[in-house]
Amino acid sequence: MSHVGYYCLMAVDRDHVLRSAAALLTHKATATLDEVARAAGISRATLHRHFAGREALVRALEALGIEECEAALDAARLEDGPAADAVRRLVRELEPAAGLLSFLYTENQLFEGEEQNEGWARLDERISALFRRGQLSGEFRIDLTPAWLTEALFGLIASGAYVVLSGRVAPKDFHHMIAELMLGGALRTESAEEPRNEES
Amino acid sequence: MSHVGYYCLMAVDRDHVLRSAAALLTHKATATLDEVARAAGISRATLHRHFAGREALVRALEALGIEECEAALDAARLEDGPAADAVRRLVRELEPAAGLLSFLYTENQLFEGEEQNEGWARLDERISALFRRGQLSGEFRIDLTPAWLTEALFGLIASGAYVVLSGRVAPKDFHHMIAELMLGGALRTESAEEPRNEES
DNA sequence: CCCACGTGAGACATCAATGTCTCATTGCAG
DNA sequence: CTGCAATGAGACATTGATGTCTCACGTGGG
Repeated sequence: MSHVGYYCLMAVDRDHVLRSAAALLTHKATATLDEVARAAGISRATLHRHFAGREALVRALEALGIEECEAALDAARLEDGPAADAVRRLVRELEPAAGLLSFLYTENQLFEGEEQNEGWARLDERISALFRRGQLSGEFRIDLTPAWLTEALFGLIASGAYVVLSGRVAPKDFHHMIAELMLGGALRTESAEEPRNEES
Repeated sequence: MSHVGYYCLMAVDRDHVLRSAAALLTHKATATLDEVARAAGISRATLHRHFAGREALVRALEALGIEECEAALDAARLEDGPAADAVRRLVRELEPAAGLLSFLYTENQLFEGEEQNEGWARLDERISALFRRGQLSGEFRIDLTPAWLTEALFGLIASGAYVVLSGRVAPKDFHHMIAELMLGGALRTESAEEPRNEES
């Protein structure tokens, strides 16, 4: 029996469809299921065999986004070294998921319902813990709450993805823009704090 | 003839409807036209007499948002004094429009079409000019482009409106959160730069 | 009083997206 | 070769939002 091949094929196809959908919906959130299917190179019927409907597709994208974020958090080793460096690693690791996050960010369907994926709360908590650690160690200012810093980080990542997508900023500047604005702000400082970077 | 009364009544009603719609759509972007009408205290028929359809309504909201932003920019006197203070004034003036901006920000219908309101470009240009002025005067760092700083400011305002709406941050902290993160970043600095504020 | 006007309520048609079905085709394994 | 499984194409019904219409009501001015 070919069950092994069957499952494997479905899995890889499902993932491919999901990523195509993410790429399309990122810059056209109202795309038709037919357009989503075409973008993935399959028919609407097959798309419907993978995902019961638009709702299910969006939920799957949400799960994928959460999964990628958690992988990024793991890879960034948020507990190691200076908190500021951890933030830089985090932004770097989060970059591949930025487009998907930008889409999910605008899909407020996900948050207005009664039950929302608890994965977001887990992510929020882990990132908030990083900012809290930085505050306790004296690296970060204490007048901005970890909750706000976390939300602002997501907001800046979404903005960064959008501005890169629109072509106004080069993709290679993504990390630097976000991490350095997040950490150092727009003001120029005398302390040799952030001037070192790989810009341009 | 009662034309004066007629026009006046229509104008005030239209504005009231627009603001009710903005408030509702801000936290439920997919609200039905019927819900929008109820929120404004009128019937769907009357709503349709004011705005030809959802498209027209969103366009009107866009125009309102741009109008309020331009008024905020005027009131903030971006050309006066230190650029950092101008940014603080700008955030303060922009706060009343934050919810509406947050809605428009996620309504990517407005930007994917071929023709988009040139008001956004004007606003972008004026705010970019402020950041450019700050860079030329030595106040702002030059490794972050004015275009990115402008986009980031809008992103932070949208994030701030969202986080206030969700109740995780008090409305009174809105200015401080956004302006100080935008200017100073998360890092704690020795230079007596931003510690003075009206926090808590 | 009487009329004009704005309004609310609702009926009705329309339209786009979607859910569901069938059927022919393709490709692959036995 | 033969049959199974997945697919693509398309027909069809459904659903929800929307556009459009009519009609009765009430209110304010002449």
